[in-house]
Amino acid sequence: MTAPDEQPGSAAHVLELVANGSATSRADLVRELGLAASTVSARVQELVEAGLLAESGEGASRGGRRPRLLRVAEQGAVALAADLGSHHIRTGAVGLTGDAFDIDDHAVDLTAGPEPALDTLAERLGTLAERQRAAGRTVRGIGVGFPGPVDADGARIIAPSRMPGWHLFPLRDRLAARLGLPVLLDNDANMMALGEHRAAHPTPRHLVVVKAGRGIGSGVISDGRLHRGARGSAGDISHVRVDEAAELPCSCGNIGCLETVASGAAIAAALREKGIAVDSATDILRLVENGEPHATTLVRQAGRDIGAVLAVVVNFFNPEAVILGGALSGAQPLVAAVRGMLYERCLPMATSDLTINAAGCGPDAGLLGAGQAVLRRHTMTDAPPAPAAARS
Amino acid sequence: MTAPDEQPGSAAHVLELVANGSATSRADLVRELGLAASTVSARVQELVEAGLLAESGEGASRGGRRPRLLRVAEQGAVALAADLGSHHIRTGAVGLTGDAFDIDDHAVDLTAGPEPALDTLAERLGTLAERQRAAGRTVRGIGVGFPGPVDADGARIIAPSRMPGWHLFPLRDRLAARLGLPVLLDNDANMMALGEHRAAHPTPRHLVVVKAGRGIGSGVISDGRLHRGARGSAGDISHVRVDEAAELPCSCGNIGCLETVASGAAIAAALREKGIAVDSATDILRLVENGEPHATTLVRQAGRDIGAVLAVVVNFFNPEAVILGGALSGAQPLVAAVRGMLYERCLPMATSDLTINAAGCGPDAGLLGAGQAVLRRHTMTDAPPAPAAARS
DNA sequence: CCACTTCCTTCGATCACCGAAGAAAGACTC
DNA sequence: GAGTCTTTCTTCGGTGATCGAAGGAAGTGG
Repeated sequence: MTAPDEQPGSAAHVLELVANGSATSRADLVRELGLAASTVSARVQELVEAGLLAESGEGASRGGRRPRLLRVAEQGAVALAADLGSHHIRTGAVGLTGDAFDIDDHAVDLTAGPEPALDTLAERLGTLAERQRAAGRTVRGIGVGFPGPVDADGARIIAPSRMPGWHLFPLRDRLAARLGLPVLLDNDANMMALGEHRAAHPTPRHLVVVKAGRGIGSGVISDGRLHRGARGSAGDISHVRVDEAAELPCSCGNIGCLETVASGAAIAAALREKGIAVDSATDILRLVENGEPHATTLVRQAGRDIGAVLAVVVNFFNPEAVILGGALSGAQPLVAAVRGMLYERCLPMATSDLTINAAGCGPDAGLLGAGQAVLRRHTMTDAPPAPAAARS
Repeated sequence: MTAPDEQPGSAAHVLELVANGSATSRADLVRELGLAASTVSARVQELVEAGLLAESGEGASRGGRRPRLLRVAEQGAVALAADLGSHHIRTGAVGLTGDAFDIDDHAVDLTAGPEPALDTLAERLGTLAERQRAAGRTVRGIGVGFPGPVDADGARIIAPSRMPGWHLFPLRDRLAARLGLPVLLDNDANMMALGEHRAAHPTPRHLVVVKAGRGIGSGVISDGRLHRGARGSAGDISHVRVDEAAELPCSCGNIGCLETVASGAAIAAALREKGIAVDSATDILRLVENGEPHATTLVRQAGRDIGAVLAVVVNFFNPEAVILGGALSGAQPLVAAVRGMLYERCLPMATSDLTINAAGCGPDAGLLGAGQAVLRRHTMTDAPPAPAAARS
């Protein structure tokens, strides 16, 4: 069913199957993993002894002895997660069950440079870590989604648009040093893709997740794993030239980029020109829901533009599913326009079994993905690794 | 160095390292694989006993005992390969060293339907198999590249344009039954991608190989492995809408597709309208080399159009390299136009370390890829598997 | 109450790999 | 040219993961 990065049958894999409900007993695991019963028993025992898995009573008989139910231990491991936006930070804890809790939003202006943002981030995550430890849980690490390009190693920020001072900032290692925990850093759309991928049923092997908010980004899952590309910049669709954008200059230095017409920032600017007060992508969403005609028109056109670009991507990449996330994905006209464009422009072979849906995880997708990524990597190292350890 | 599909250290991996010259002795293999010397010795012994590897004298000392050189056995395994075009078939044998020999071209009109083509194909491959067996080599299987979509299982042809009668034709199993050998079937661009990927140095993790000939296709390598997509149709870039094509109707039923302006077929048609007699993509190439202005202009514009589509692909997929293959890639203006378009339109981050080159394997890339794909899958099964076995 | 199913554990056996020890063969040094 | 160091490769026991067979525990259904 699920096919995580790990080898089949690894401890992390077992945990994942139990966490997402694919398996509730040892016998389930045997069926799911195809391993020998004795092997599964041994693995489960390890996990129980490590405090990550627990037995909880017995289940219904299927004609024989009742299975001894397994569940992930609540007092087990958690990861901290942070989803950064250009003007706010969302933090939370993610457990082995794959749900996020203790979620908070903080207003932080990333455009004011990295140091103040790092201060706030470290402080918030620090108190969050305290709370989790007080509740008896082990903090395994921190996952961070950043609203801009991250280098191939997941160590530094690369030339983010409209965020001066961040270029080459070593966010991963700076944060790891501050909190003494391993940090996993990636682009926000990539984190969102991980979150949506895990939540999607059936689990798609190849998936494209679009984040349409103030900016436009996407995360790519290829063969069940995140595709980051040669330089870590895969998934960029916002600087593709579209007819609609004509000669409009873009922050990237080029002209006619998708971002200049279809991003939340662009739509907001266009609405302000018409004398309508908007600030964030959520403001736009509200206007659309209230039937404001200008906003609806702009959002629908944005959907068409995004759809035109996605049509190329879908033909080329042939994913099982396209998931639309980010604040603007709440706008029905946008989703409808993307769907229409894809069905019109793509090859029938590419769309015949393609599902195109709005995101299922809502605003927490980024947190969930970031947290789950950390847990997948740092769960089975028994002690939380050496303080300054910040592996990619 | 090289990272094939297999687990590191598998017998196939050892063979690959010796075949491509990465390792010439057991000690080399130890360094390359990171395995214990004893393990490598055992593996090599197996392979020698299986007749796939041979010792050939001693090499130069590096300050101690001389290494005993290894090479792949000439009398070892081969795969047969066939590269189908709309009007011809190219066949050859591919050895473990990764080179093709006993190559032949046959005129066959695929547009006349599958049955006659299958007859010719089976007959040619049959005599090729005979010759190889007579030379003392074991034929492991057959790889076939088809100039149109192949289903996700690699079993059937799907709705190829301009080739009536082929839809859903079970080419893999029909050919396997005729020859009693396992058959590996895939799109021609995918096979070409496999061939170019293996030949490329350094081996790119993520790669896009474009085949620009009569039609336009591409093959995608993601994380060292062929990306076929959900339905096996990944890599399609020929039915992307481009401005240049305006409202031109395409064989796919849509309008404005890249194929209608940038394919060899489209260029040939445009030249014929100007009264210039051309038939194949090679004819076009000859015209360009002779400085025929119309042909050169059309080819350059085709390069720009292909480049415009590839720009989206490169931003999205962020490969290490883009390789241009197919007959038209021999035209310098086309390669130059693609390069120009990519550097102009892509993000700097995506192109800063991107290599964009014409294919290195020439017209044999498809054969090599098809053969190598078979050898990777069917090398270590000691006896050539059961006659009708046609695994995907 | 007895046969049969399901669930899970115990207990050798197997297989891949490792590392230590050493043998073979040469290079280097004084 | 004799001893020492390097490099290459093999032999041989040891370790760890997994498997399969056997069986015990706990049910269901006639």
